[in-house]
Amino acid sequence: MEFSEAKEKFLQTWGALGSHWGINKTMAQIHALLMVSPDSLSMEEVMEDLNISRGNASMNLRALIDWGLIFKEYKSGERREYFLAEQDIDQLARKIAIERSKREIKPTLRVLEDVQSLESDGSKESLKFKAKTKELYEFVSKADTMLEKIVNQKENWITKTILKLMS
Amino acid sequence: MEFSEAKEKFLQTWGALGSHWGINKTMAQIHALLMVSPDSLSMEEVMEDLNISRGNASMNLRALIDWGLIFKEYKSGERREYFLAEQDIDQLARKIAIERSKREIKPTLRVLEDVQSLESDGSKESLKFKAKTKELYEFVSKADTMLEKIVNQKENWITKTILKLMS
DNA sequence: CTCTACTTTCATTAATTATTGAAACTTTAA
DNA sequence: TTAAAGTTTCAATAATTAATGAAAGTAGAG
Repeated sequence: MEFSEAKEKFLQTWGALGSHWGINKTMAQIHALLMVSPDSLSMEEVMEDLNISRGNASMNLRALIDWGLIFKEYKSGERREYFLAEQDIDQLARKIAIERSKREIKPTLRVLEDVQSLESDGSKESLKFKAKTKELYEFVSKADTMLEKIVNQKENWITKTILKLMS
Repeated sequence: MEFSEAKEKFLQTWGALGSHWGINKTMAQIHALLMVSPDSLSMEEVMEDLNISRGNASMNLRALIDWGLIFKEYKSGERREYFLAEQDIDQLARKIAIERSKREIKPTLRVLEDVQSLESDGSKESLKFKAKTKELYEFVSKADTMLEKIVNQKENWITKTILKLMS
């Protein structure tokens, strides 16, 4: 396999994976591109490599910075901004987990707490509803706690978690 | 808050959450509806409750059955099929985890393994590419193992995992 | 200042994904 | 058999989401 072919395949695959993990396709592809680049890249270079428009590049680079997945680099004597990816994959996964908890899990918990507090009218339907949403609240809440515990372990958290689970 | 209002809010929220977890909105809503229903529902009832078409209901009910998240029930003397949700939430999360590993993680691993095996031409670019994709392969592979270990614990796996992580 | 090299915004357009609904299919009862 | 009750399929359409590109905005150099 040619290098360019392998790279293309990797960018596609990582893009597809990203879109299942709360990051949109282009965002994931830009991130993938920066991860495998030995040097930081300018917006221009990102646009060319991925064949995307200036606006698209600008917006997704910004989103990646918001997520903390890439950084800006200023080269002295140069006006233009360069971008570079977080290199530590543990850190990458941690940031995604934290961001998703914030964006999805926490808001869901708020709603579950809210609806589950409903005063039942005594009907079979409302009793079941209360019981189930309470159960869901407790589950999601625990899952979120577990996630926090996992990502808060410093260094090699995946390995550490596996070891602890073996015991 | 009225029961119907609470229910509506719950269906919306669970639908939105589902769409972030590999299950589409309608699929998640049907599932949510069945979870809080004290009795099993026919396709007709699902269609009415969620205001969706017959085709949509049929396809998403099938998808839910494929994922193992709901079951068919046949009532004696009745032609019509009734549907009912998996009630154990641990089991629900486990099934989603397994399905997503199969659909997303495993295929990604195959590609990563593949591209990372590229014969480097010695360039800075290809060396970095090989190194990073190898690193990603190892990470994703470990994460998948961790997921398996977590969901393979019987009963209360979330609670068990939290306890183990505290030690 | 103001020119230039760059970046951001956002209305328009394109691509993707989900939904509909009518026709085809299946199953059971008479 | 065949009629009736129900289910599935899938081409057409709608809704949603992402991408473009031109115009507006910014900031450093002279």
